[in-house]
Amino acid sequence: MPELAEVAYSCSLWDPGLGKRINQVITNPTSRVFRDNNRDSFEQNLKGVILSSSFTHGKQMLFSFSGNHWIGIHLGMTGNLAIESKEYSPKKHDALLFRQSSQTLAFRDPRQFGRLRLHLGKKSPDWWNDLPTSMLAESFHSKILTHALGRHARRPIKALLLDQRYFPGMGNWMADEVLWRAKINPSNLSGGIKKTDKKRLFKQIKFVAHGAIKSVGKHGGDPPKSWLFHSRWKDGLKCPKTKNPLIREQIGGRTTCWCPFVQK
DNA sequence: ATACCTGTTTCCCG
DNA sequence: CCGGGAAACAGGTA
Repeated sequence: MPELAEVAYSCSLWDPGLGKRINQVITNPTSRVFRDNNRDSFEQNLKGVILSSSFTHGKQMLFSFSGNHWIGIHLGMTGNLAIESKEYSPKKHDALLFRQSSQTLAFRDPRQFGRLRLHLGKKSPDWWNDLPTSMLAESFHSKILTHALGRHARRPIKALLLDQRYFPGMGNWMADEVLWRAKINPSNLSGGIKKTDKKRLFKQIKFVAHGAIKSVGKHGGDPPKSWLFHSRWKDGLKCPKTKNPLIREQIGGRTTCWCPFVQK
């Protein structure tokens, strides 16, 4: 589930917990999401603090707490956040629960590709401060795309779009949506993208990022009906523009859906 | 039973 | 040393 906009939506689900105290911290001893930190340190440091604010940047989430405490959450492939009742009892894939007086904040992740990080300090952690320019920022400039294309000239453009160092938050369905709109074959090598294609590509990166935030990010639903998004999940579906069958194949190590009549 | 999967890191190769 | 690609991580679902 979680790309740019789903991460923003998932993060907002904990909003009811903002400004409220964490009375108890429950961690799952078997969950791999704690691999970067001592699991006990979460319980020791966060018990009794107040959740003060939350942020997202690409696929990264950051939560700040009273007393200079911070946690980072990456949802991996199957992670999500939720609000449960105050009596909620932990289920198998619940990695982290925060008990508050009126509710329980939950982070679960069945496949455990997600990642939790604890940080202590006045300032937010370096890994957060050093994240690349957001695709939603005013300062997200076409130079970033130009630089990436030149530096990875032998990579299929589909694989390049998934590189979080340049396009933080871009995920598999967003990359397919961008390339379909920009009319570019996902297998084309990055170094061979011509000027006019590059212009369309940059425009559509911004369009899809902003469009996803406006629809999915706000309400947790789907993007607009006209998007490729609705036709890319299984074999046998048709291109929303040409009504021709779509191709689904592995490109850059990921399942890629594209229309040979639209994308050259 | 078998294949597949909205992500990232590590390892291996040229 | 670098870039690119495959494998590995793990469990639910079709």
